[in-house]
Order: sequence, then C-alpha cells, then structure tokens
Amino acid sequence: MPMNEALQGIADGGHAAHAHTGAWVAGVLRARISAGQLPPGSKLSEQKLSEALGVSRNTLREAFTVLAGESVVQRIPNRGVYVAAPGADDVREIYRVRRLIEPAAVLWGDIDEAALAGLEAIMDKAQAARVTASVQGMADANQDLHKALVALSGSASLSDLMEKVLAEMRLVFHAMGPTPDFHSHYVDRNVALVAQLRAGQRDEAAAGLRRYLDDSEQELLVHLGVAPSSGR
Amino acid sequence: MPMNEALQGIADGGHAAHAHTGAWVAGVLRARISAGQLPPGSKLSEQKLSEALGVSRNTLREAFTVLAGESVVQRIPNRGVYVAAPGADDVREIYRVRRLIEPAAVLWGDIDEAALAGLEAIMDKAQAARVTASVQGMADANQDLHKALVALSGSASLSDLMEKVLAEMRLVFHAMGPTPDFHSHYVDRNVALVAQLRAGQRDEAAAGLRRYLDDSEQELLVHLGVAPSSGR
DNA sequence: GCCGCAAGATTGTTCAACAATCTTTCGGCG
DNA sequence: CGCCGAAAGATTGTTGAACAATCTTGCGGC
Repeated sequence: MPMNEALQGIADGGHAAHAHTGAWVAGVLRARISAGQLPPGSKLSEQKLSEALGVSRNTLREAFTVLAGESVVQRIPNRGVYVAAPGADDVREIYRVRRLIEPAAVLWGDIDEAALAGLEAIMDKAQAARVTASVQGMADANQDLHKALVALSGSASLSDLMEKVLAEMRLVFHAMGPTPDFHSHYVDRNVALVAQLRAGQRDEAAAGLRRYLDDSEQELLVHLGVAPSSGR
Repeated sequence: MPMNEALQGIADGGHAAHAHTGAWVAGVLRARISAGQLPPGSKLSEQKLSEALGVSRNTLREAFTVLAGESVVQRIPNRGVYVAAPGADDVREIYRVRRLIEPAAVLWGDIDEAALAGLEAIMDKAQAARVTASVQGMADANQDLHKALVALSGSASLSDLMEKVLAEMRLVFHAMGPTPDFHSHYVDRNVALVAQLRAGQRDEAAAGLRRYLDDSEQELLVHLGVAPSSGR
C-alpha cells in the first residue's frame, strides 16, 4: 500500500495553530486525494494519519466526518475509512446529476455578456492545451467549463453539488490508472456549445449538451469494462 | 430562550449503545429542529446538550459537524452552534435550486406508470387534507409531491439535495411563527401539473411548474417583509 | 455615560483510557 | 491435508478530564 510515502511531509507548511484544525485537516486530505496521492481504496488509519499530520485522533475523526459527508471517503463502521473508489454505478449516478443540472442551467440560467466572455476564455485555454497536447490542461479546462455552466444557475448549492460531482470524477480517473486522453475529441463540441450560447440558441445547446453527456458516460463505462447498453 | 423545556426528555427511548452514537445524535437533533422544537436561532450549548442527551462533548461535536455540513445548524468559531435561521437571501437560493432541478426532472426524468400512480396518490392525500382543512396535511403532501418530482430524475444525490432544501423550507416556516395557510391555493395547480404529466405534456408541465415556483417564492418573500421585485 | 480590564464561562484541541469489534494466528480435529 | 474455532492482537468507537484560546459579563475608573 503506497500510503506511507504519500504521507511523507504531508504536514509541510506548518498549520495555523488554533484555527479550525479539523477543517484544515479535511482540506489537506481532500487536496491529497484529488491530486491522486491517496489512491481510491486506500485505507486511512487513524493512528498513522494522526501521527503524520500532528493532530489528535479526535480532531482527525472530525475531518473524517466532514469528508464522509462529501462522500470523498467511505466510512465502514468498526473497520475504518477508505478513500472512495467509485464504480460503474457511481459513474451512472454522476451522469444522472450532470445530465440534469447542466442542461437546465444552460436552458434557464442567467447568461449575460460577462458569463459568455468567461466561457469563451475557458475554451481558449482548452484549445491552447490541445495544441500543446497537455492532457492535464484539457482536463482542467473541461472541468472549468462545466463548472461554469452550472454557475450560470446562480446557485451556490448547485455549484457545490457540481464541485462534489467533479471531485468524484477525478477519483474515477485516478482509479483507472494512467489517464488516457478523454478530452481532446470533446473540445470541439464544447466550443460549438459555447458558440450556440453566444447565438442565443439555448434549446439546441441544451440538447447537444445532453447528447455530449450521454456519449461521455458511455465512453467512461466502456473504459471501466462495462458493456455499453443501448437503452438506459 | 425556550431551549430547556424543548430538551426535556429528549433522550427518551434509550439509545442503542455503541452503534453510531454520533449519527444517532445528529438524527435526534435533526428531527427536533425539523419539528420546530428547537427554533431557528437557538443556541445549542455543548455542555447542556451533552448532558441532556447523555453523550460526551466529543461525540456531540461530531454530530455538530454532520449537521453543519447539511447547513441545518450554523457554526460560529469560538462562539458556538446555532440552529440555522434562513433569511430572504436563503429563500432566494432555495428557489434558485428548486426552479432548476424540479422542472428539469419533469422534463427529462423517467416517468413510468408507477411514478404517475405515486404522484396521483400524493395529490389524493393533499385534496383530502384540504377537505379537512388540515394545514399540516397539505404541507406534508406538498413536500412529498415535490420530493417525488425530483425523484423522477432517478438520482439519489439530487433527492438528497431536495431533502436538504425542503428541510431549510421548514426552517423558514418555523421562523415565521404560527404558519399561515400557504398551501391550499396551490393544491389545484399541483393537481393540474400531475394531470399534464399523465397526458405526456412535459414541456407545458415544466413551464407551469416554473411559474408556480416563481409565485410561491414571491409570496414567501412578501411574508418575510421583502418588497416584491418585478425582475429577478 | 463610556472605556478598559479582570473574572468567569464557553469553545477548540489534546491526551489517556476503556469497550466493542474486527483481524490474525495458532492449535485441535476430522 | 484442510477446515473450524478460540485466544491474542490490532483498530475503531466513545468517554472523561485537562488545558489553551476566545468570547462574554460585570465592575471600577474616568
């Protein structure tokens, strides 16, 4: 289990004493998990982690409660907490959410000039990343775009939910090992989507987005070794 | 502050020893808050509550972390935790969420015969409650209906979000004191909505639902003493 | 009447201990 | 040889006490 080296020096830039230590620990773990340094399925031992982070078991448990609430980790009673390891069912749930809130935000969100400019700026970054073949850059831009789409709703709760969903997406990618390039052939579709929004064609944009999400889900499921189903 | 009497006998049916005490405490508090026995704004003192519930301060804090994650309570550093007291901004945020996910579920959810029967059964209960002038019955049926609408999406995360939103709605009502009858004049609109779904008129149902939510939000805001705005 | 300061109360965090449960190991038995 | 079961060890769940940091309150001085 590659946990020990991942934890080495985890408590780098000394923590701000006496100010939300529990939340700080949760943040550190969330970041490490998002970065893939704590791979899905890893066991997070209370004793080892509390020593590595320099906090008490009690405080660490508070952080675990937070992360379990975000379903970033899974808590099995009397057995410990593990980094969440999303499977095919979780992927389907992720896309159920995305296929509902993203097109809805596109249909009914507040799309003003500033929002359009923001979306176009993100797609500029995505295209630049494709030119330099930066898989990470394209992945980041893709996440930024879909986050921005949901943000059109103006709702913080929905943005939070989207953030949670995207975090779970990152876990899915980490669970698949060396990330293949999932994004380059979606850049053009994203660009077209933004162009439709610029043109005020919301219905077409929403419909295209739903097809995009269907395709993306199928591709992910295939990579997870699930036979593609014709119906849903 | 009417906290002491509200806490009397809060630890009734002896709790299952050594089995998720933290979650159990969170559940007890959640229920008491939903029922209005701990009104919005009440301070939840660690010492008093831990004594009343018969758990240690540490375990109680774990429950607080859970409830804060659900934004059922608000945690102010070094000052304590308080039952959330939603204001006008929170109401607007609630309706931003509802106006997005409910119509979207109506538009794109899986509506089979069983789902339609379930919706119609809920409206039967609502109409029965209206006949007996049961405000509580109509309020419950209303929540059940909108919960069921979101459930059409098939997504557990979205149902959870809706559950959270409805819990916040209950807090809003509790903060307004003796609940006036907000629901009787919406029963017919809900019935019409279900009838449209039965007839397969999804677009019309979604559009009507959005208007319904707009009106409901305005009415709530007026009762909160906010001048109605023409635009949004 | 207002400001500042000391005393008290409350929250934030840690530590140590024990109970309950899970895991592993080892011996007995068919 | 393999399987079952019990004892031993490790890990999680919960508690209580202790102390530091912060907030609140009440009092005295100006």
